[in-house]
Amino acid sequence: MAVLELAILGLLQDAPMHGYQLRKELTAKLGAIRAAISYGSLYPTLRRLQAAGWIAEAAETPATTEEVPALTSRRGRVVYTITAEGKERFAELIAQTGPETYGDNAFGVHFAFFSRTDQATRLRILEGRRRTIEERREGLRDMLGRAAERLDAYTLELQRHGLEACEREVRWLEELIANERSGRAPTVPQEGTAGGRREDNSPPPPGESRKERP
Amino acid sequence: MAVLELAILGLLQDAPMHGYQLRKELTAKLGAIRAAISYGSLYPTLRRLQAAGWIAEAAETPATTEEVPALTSRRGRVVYTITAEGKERFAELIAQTGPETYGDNAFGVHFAFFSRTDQATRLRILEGRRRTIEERREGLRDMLGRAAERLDAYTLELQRHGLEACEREVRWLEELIANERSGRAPTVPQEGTAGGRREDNSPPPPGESRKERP
DNA sequence: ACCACGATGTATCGGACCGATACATCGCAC
DNA sequence: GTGCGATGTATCGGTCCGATACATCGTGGT
Repeated sequence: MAVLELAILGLLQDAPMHGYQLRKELTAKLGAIRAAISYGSLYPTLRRLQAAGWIAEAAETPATTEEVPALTSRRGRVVYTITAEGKERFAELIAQTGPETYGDNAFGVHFAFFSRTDQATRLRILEGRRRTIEERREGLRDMLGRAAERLDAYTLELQRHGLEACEREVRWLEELIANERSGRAPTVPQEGTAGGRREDNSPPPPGESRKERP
Repeated sequence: MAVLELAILGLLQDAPMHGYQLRKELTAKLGAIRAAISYGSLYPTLRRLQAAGWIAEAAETPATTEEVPALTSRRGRVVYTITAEGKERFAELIAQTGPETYGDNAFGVHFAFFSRTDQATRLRILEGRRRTIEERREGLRDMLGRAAERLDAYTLELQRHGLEACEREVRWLEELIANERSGRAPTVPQEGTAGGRREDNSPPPPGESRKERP
């Protein structure tokens, strides 16, 4: 739950940001699970987080000594910073391992921030997710077996494709779990298509503080 | 948009149903794209469709001549039937081919009801969907190329997995488009895993009226 | 000199859908 | 006889999306 909340808190730990930039980072981080984050989600969430005290507003344009008569009030960019309570909140959310972290979206965000957790948590989430997908897979298998004659060819094809996606994801999760148990990084040695270059197998440095001043 | 609306209208064209059963059929039909339809979505939607005049309520327990004094009112199952306007509405929705039909959910439902459309519409939707996924794929490729050093290993792995899923779906769509153009059914001759048995390659009978009285 | 256009930037509104929850009935197994 | 799982209807709060609106800035074309 609360995909955005977790993601925003996570990103603001690296650097303060304003909404527009946050959206771009969000889209970069979650591009695999969510096409693009809508402002209709982002801004209300920001306000919610601010009201809860997890983040704080820090208006830009560093205190103009010049008195501008506020023609249309010259809307400055609003930069958000994470608070100490926000960091606690993030730690609390990222450490969750219940069924609420196994859904498609929730799993995606948690996975994207796996470098901020410990190995035990990662393992629990990966195994829970696998369980969830295995159940979905069984459901589809049953459907394709028992109720096949009641469904038309297109529906059947859709199920078949969904089933294949499940099988693939289970295999993926299995590899990740094996890697995790052996203490290695998430990288699979060779995969065929999709992104060849990468040989640094070092476990992800837990902190890495990069920033990007515009 | 309005995944449930389309799906409900489509299912009620086959047979009248009450909520509970509708949910099961919905889950069977859309199992590949949605785990299970929530009642918190279903019942409000039913009421909305009823208010719009697309469906009509037809209370069960055929007119008890016996006068029961309404102990807790004996809630009977509420059976819904599609109206003539509802059929028109369904025809209108299923014939849409705009960008609003290319999103994950919308595409799923439209595909599940492909046997209710003509080939031209099917082709347009499949090609639009392909376009959409290709764009998503390019976005992920860029991410893995340009911004790779800014992201940690887990995020990268997530993108890689997402990219692979995109590539796979594009290939799937390509096969479907080719099949569609040659006038065949959606079935791909052989696939390896996931549901072997099927050799009837007949194009889907456009009407097939099955029903299932409880 | 002008202006169209795209990127940057903040914001709201209505609607779709979900998860949790509540409650009532029925049949069957223990 | 009693608990338990399937059947069945329903609401509430909350998350998130898509469309829309509006303002600024720099760039390149005419």
